[in-house]
Amino acid sequence: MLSKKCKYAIHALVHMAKDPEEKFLIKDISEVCNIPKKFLEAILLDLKRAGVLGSKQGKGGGYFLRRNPAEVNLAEVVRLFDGAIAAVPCATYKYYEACNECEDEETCSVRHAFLNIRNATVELLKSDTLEGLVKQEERLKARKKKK
Amino acid sequence: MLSKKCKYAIHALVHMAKDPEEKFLIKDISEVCNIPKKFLEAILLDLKRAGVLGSKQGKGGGYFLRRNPAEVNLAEVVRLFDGAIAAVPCATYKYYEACNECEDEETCSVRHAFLNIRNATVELLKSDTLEGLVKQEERLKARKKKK
DNA sequence: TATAAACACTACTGAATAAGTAGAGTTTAT
DNA sequence: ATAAACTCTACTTATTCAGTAGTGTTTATA
Repeated sequence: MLSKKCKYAIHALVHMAKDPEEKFLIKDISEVCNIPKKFLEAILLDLKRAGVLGSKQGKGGGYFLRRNPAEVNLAEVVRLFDGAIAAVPCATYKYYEACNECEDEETCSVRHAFLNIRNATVELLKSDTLEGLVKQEERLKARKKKK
Repeated sequence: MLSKKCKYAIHALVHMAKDPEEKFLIKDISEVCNIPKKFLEAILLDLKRAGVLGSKQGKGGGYFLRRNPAEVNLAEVVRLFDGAIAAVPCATYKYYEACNECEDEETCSVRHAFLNIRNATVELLKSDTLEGLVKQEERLKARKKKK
């Protein structure tokens, strides 16, 4: 399961990507997305430190997207908040950790199976950009209206 | 990430599936798979309660597979120990829980994205049966030897 | 029928993490 | 000067994970 922090981050980002030039107040995002304000504060700060968001302090300030919504994908956001995407540490790259349950990692079919799942998941997450998610929401809304 | 409990369970099952008619002692599985004995005890008991394993008490007893290794897959084992496979509660069936970050779940592109990932993961996990994993390990070993 | 070998069960523990909250500090426009 | 914003540190509280301890029950067999 994703942490709530990560899920909140994704929703906040998708919200901001609807208006990529706009500056957003923590308070407003918090209300629109139903995310506890104080918690969101920490989340946006993390995203800023990661270079995804920029901010301006003081009156008239706020948060804004620093990068193109077409170039921010969910794999990146998930890794930022929750670390490894793989289900087992022996099937990760950056967070690799050996396990002791198999005698030879190289021929371990369990690891092999979870590597496949990891790769498929990473591909899907990478294909979900903020831009893509905004457009997808528009498509889903249009389709629903039609019915 | 999978819990260690779940990963241990999978390794124990794959080990047992190499000899589907055999009876295994907790102690032996524990040693071969490097799983803490007391912890493994609880795991095998869970698998027994779930109908995957059977057991015989007393001297000469042990655990054995109750079901055909071709019909036990990883989706089932993961669900048994770790619950939902999806990354977000609004993209699960059995463990469904609404979230408050989107105004309409039906048109939420974040949920949509994680539903796709869940479905892909479930398909892959279902295709990994104990029998398949044992055979895969044989293939990987043969391939390594050849090199 | 005693006994050793196995599984079965209950209860506890210690460490880590998640999900926030509190409160003070800093920057900036007006 | 002041109010509006973001920034930062430190706490809290509950839950879960990973495992351990200790006892109980069943069964083959000498």
